[in-house]
Amino acid sequence: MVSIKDVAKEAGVAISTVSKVLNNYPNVSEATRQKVNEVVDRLGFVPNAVAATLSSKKTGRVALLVKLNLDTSASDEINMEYISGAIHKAKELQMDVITVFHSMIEDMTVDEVTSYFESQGIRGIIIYGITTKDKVLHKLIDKGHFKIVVIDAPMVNESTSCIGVDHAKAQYDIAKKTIEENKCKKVLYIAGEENGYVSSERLDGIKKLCEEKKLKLMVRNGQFSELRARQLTMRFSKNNDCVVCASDLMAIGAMKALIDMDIFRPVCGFDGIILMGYVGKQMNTVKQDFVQISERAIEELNRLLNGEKGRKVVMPHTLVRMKYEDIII
Amino acid sequence: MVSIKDVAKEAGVAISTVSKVLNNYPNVSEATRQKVNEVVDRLGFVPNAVAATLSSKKTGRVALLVKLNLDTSASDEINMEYISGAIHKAKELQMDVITVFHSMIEDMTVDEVTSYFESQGIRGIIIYGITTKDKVLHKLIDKGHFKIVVIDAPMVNESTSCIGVDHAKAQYDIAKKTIEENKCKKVLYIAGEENGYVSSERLDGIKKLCEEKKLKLMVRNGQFSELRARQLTMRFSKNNDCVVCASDLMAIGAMKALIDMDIFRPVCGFDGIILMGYVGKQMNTVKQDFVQISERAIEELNRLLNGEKGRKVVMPHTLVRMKYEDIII
DNA sequence: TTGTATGCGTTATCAG
DNA sequence: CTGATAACGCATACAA
Repeated sequence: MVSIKDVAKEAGVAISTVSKVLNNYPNVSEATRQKVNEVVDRLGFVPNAVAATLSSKKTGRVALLVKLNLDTSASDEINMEYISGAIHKAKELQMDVITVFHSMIEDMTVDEVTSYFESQGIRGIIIYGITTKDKVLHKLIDKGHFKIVVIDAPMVNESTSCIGVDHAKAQYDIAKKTIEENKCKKVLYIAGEENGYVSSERLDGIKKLCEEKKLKLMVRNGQFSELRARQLTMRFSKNNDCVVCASDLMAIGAMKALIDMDIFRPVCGFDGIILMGYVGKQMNTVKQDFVQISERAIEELNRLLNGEKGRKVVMPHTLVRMKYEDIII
Repeated sequence: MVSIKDVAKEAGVAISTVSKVLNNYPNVSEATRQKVNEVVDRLGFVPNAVAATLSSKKTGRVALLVKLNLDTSASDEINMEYISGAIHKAKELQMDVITVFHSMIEDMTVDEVTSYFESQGIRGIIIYGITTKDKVLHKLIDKGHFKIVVIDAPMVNESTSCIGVDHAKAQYDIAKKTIEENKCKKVLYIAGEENGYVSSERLDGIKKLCEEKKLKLMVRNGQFSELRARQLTMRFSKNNDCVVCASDLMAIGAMKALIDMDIFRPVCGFDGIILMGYVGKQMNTVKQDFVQISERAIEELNRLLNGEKGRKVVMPHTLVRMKYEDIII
């Protein structure tokens, strides 16, 4: 294995000089810079990231904290896009990434989580899917020990940024489109779980719309569960003329229920997952670009790691209509 | 951050003694062992994995090499189970894991891939989804520089193990079940891609069955594509009385086509993914426990890392029938 | 059985 | 602008 020492010897300079070239330090003459780079290329030298993180306090690893739900493939699709986006962007920025699941730290204290991450050389974390009930994570954020980017939750401080689409506006937009297309008057809204940040934001969106357009609004809690949405639809859809759901999975449950009941109601979802194409009926939904969101999260984390302050980043969303023909390839 | 030095000082012993206790070395008196462990617990010390991999050549990281397909959520479900199984088992065994996608190394040479992995402190790799066309990976395996576990491909040598279900037998079993249930005589078999190892094994399975039972067999190549399976079904299902597919995704494509054509043919798939429940018709399929396979792969890699030799590991499969009621929760 | 000393491959701090 | 040299936290051969 070729090390920085080999490069230094071959180029006839000191190890520290090679290091400076590699890390783009200013005080290096153009001549030596070129010489070193030439040797690096010729020898195919790749700096050892492990040694770098041990030595430096700047170079550090980043953890993706993902919430897994093995019961439905809907979350797999989203998580896979998150992970893929993050890992690819991290490679581009030469950041070292590991994936961690909530379940791995769920019964740890803040201190335990902290030392676990420290032991892994981690300096930054991206948290996907935090709820108000995740006390330990909130403490972790407050502590400010790690640089953190939170997806879809409004947490910002010195060392914490948050990122996500405007859920209230997105919910407003997609519901408005669906309702106007079908001239609806009475809306059944199937909300997410009470502890989710996005749930309440999306709820605000539909409430605003119904107030503005003087629509009758019935809100029921679907817990992001397909089955629950199915049951709620069975029970309440007859007295309403459309079903707005806070997630695609619930929209699928609702639509399947309507098909079984043999009645028609327009249904709209939220997320834009491929699964939506398998239901047999077209539905409107909000498309979030999870890959792009995750890439952006890595960039934001990189900013924090470089000493900049936390802030809020809003990502764009689009409205789409999904059918089988679109997703089959 | 509490280091091994702090523990040593607090326990009144040398750093090396602490290290020996941590790594379960034999030559430590029970008294000091207890004393050290007490301090470790009290201080909440967790050894720094980064320093350990840098220092030792035994402790090393493991890479999960995953093939991504962002066009379909079917592979997301499988990959997510692979990743989840591996990461959880790795944490249990105190192994350090990173996830790498094929796309990140696809235009590298063997040497480049090698030094990339080396630079990441990687000593073992699990390869998910290799095909005969992945020349670089084959060279990597032949080189024997890394300990490797290959999923679903028959590669074994000194430092390489392979693991997976018995694809030929599984294909035989599920097809037999489906064919006997429906008293079929003429089978349309939609195979996977020509470069896949599992494709040819599964093909062997169906061939064996058809020979044994004197069935007429028509084989077409579906490239593991839902659309391709749909087209093939449209074209060839009329002259056959059942459709056996080498993957669930193709089974879904086939079944959707049959529904659109308004004719009935029993269809069976392979993998046991949740998506199968969304088609509206029940189908037989082979269920692979991807989580368990991946856990086993990590254990196997651990064996190799401890100096044992490569071997072949066969995992069990089950036959299931999937419908919407089973997968909705 | 325990402690000392050296090295792993970098980065960073100083002299020069 | 360049080069020694000391960390970083741990493992391990060797000495005691």
